[in-house]
Amino acid sequence: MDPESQPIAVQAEPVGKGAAILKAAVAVFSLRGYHASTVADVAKEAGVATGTIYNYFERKEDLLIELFHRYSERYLVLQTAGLDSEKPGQEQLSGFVRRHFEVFGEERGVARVFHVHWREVQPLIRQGILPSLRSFFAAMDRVVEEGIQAGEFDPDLSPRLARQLISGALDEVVISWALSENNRALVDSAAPLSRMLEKALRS
Amino acid sequence: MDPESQPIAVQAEPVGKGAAILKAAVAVFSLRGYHASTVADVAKEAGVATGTIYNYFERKEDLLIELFHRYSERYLVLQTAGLDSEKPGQEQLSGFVRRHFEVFGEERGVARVFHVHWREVQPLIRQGILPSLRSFFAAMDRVVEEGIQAGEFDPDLSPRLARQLISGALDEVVISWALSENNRALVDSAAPLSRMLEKALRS
Amino acid sequence: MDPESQPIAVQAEPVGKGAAILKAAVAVFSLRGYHASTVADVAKEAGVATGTIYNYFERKEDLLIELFHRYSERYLVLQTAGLDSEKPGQEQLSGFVRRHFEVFGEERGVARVFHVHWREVQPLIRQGILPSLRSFFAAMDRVVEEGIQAGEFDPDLSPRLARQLISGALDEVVISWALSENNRALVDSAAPLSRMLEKALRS
Amino acid sequence: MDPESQPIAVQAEPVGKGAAILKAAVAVFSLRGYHASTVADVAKEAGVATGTIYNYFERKEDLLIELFHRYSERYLVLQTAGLDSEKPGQEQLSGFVRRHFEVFGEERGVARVFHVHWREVQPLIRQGILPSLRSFFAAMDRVVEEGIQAGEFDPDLSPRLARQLISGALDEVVISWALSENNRALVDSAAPLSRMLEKALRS
DNA sequence: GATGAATGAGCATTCATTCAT
DNA sequence: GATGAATGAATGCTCATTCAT
Repeated sequence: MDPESQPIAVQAEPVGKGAAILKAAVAVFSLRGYHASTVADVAKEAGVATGTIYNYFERKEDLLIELFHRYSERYLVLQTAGLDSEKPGQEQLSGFVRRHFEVFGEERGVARVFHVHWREVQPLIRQGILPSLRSFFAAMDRVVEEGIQAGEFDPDLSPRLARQLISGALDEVVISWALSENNRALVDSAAPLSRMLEKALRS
Repeated sequence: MDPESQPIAVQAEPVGKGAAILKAAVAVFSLRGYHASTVADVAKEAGVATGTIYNYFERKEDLLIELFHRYSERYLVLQTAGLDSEKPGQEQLSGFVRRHFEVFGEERGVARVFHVHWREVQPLIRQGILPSLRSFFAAMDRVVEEGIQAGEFDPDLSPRLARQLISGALDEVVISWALSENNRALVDSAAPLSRMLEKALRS
Repeated sequence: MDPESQPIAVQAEPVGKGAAILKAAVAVFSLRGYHASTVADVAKEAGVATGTIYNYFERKEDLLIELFHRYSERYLVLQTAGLDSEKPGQEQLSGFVRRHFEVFGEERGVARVFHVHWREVQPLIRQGILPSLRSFFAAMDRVVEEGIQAGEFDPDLSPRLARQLISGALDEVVISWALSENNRALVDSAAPLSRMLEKALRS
Repeated sequence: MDPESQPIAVQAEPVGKGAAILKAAVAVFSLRGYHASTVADVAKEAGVATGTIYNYFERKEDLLIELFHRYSERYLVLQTAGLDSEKPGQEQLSGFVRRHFEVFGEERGVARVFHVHWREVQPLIRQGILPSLRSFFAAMDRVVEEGIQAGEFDPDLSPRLARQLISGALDEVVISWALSENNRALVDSAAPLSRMLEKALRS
């Protein structure tokens, strides 16, 4: 997925049965939602027996949690690398938005699962997902803060509110795309959205 | 609830057992989430027998759906009245944001239930909730469109994207507040958020 | 069951669905043993739905525990009343043995369930059953101690060991009878066993 | 195993993986009980893979059955040799009791497993265990019968009941010790218990 | 309308057993 | 023989929904 880190690697797909099960979980959860999906559904989709799931995940909840873990990690690596190579302010912001849409635009299923479930309130799930959420937010905080420090963004902004603006907007655009059937590329929204966000934040 | 929009209305509280049950549903769902709540929980909270719920609602799902219906209707009436009395563009926008935060800031429970569940994907629920969602969006679309027509907002904006920016930002601010324990008043975020949104949209 | 306390009562059988379920549990557990019995088996035997069991008992384990509770209570009342009216020593001892065999001889099923399961080591069950076991032992301790005090039993006896002798012997005789198919009356063993026990204990 | 064939034998421990697995089974079953123990638990304790168990035992039940087999065989050899060298009646009885307590007092784990599980009613287990039980009883029957024939025990005794008295008493004393945590030596109960039993049986 | 006991389908999870390596 | 991942039947328990009172 990350062309730079696996320039030679043949397998773009992470292997291992655990990964295959998570992939199946994405397929199933994205269709029916976590709560309406059964472990048996996931097993069937993964082509394994029900019990096999429990060789890799302790609880049904862990399917969702682990899924957040893995994808958010990949996401973070990508965003961090991008931001590191960009100038604070407008350049980082538009890069961030573009990458966000690229990542989630790649797989509608993943986008659906993430955006539908990250407000999950069941304690076990919420606790498991929180670290992932925080890492998303941290990346956006960085964009805001470095942009302010660089003098590109309004120093009077509430950083929290600015981050909520960005995260809310991205969230809404992605879920709207993810739940629709249209074939528009998600990334096409990157430029116009960036433009609005920049205007909102600039000094 | 809003003394200005119901200057004559005597009953601030909608009465009737149906309304009482919905109120209980808010309390229960906001605490545990819809999926982890049982009909018996709601009944207990409402002080009625389980079976009584089914005299007022056909299915558990209808509790959530009806809840969206009623609250979104009140919301719509309020917003529409407000927008009708305001000048398109910046004035409508900031009025809209303020009212949004006022409404949801009133009851954390309602805010939680709405913002946690409006991405519900179970078909029955989704179908039932969609009209409410659409009416929310319609109100925001109006703000954007009238603002553009009035020449206050950038005519090159994608109205869809502009609406998603607004709705996403409001959404994020509200849920962040609703899920936290802090005692900050939600409406305090209205002015600074409005300012950012105005900058984002203006020509 | 106790003719004196219900001189008029027509129903010797305690009613209520809870009691009926316990009765079914005795039938099922005595046949297959607790571990090989399913809650569905008990429900079927009781003529109710599986879920109904859980309206009366929180867990499968509680079926066994409650069963011990109720029967041991009845047992205790009976033995205590008997001992109160008997002279310490030989008279109490033979009365005790006779009543023990009468009670368990009444229902082979109950005898089987008790004697097969009171060594259960699963913590939840063990904890639940212990009070019943202790009350059985306490009754036997009384026989030994009052017999010693009355000068009928050897004062050099270890009371603990004497009690273990009695309880072990009763236990073995009952379970041997309960697990066999023979139609001998259990109470027929009372007199000869009492004689041996008296000889063992007397000064 | 056979004291006569290894009077000097160094290895008190039977070797071989099968024996090691049984030893592990004792450790596991004595802690959690047979039903709450898994084959995987036993494998782990034995330091082998789960599948390996099945190279030595066909079914989980066979672990318990085989365990009874082996230990009761050793027990029988020991008791038989002892009884052969003792005078019928009081001498055999007290020897028997002493050896019984010595054997089970050696390993609390074995004592626990035996005394907790020999009332197991699941057909497969019961059938497998019965021969062991019968051999225990046969040894006690011998003590009673030879004691009667020798004129030491009351000829009017019911041999069955006398055996049940002995077996029940031993059983109770052992399990009480096995389930407790106290550090008393089991064999200390041998003499006082023998005395009571002798009084119970003598003419 | 109100009640709450009864229902039974549904599901997460366990675990004895198998078998390819 | 040894391994331990894979299997899938089995089961305790939950809970939306019904209905007799």
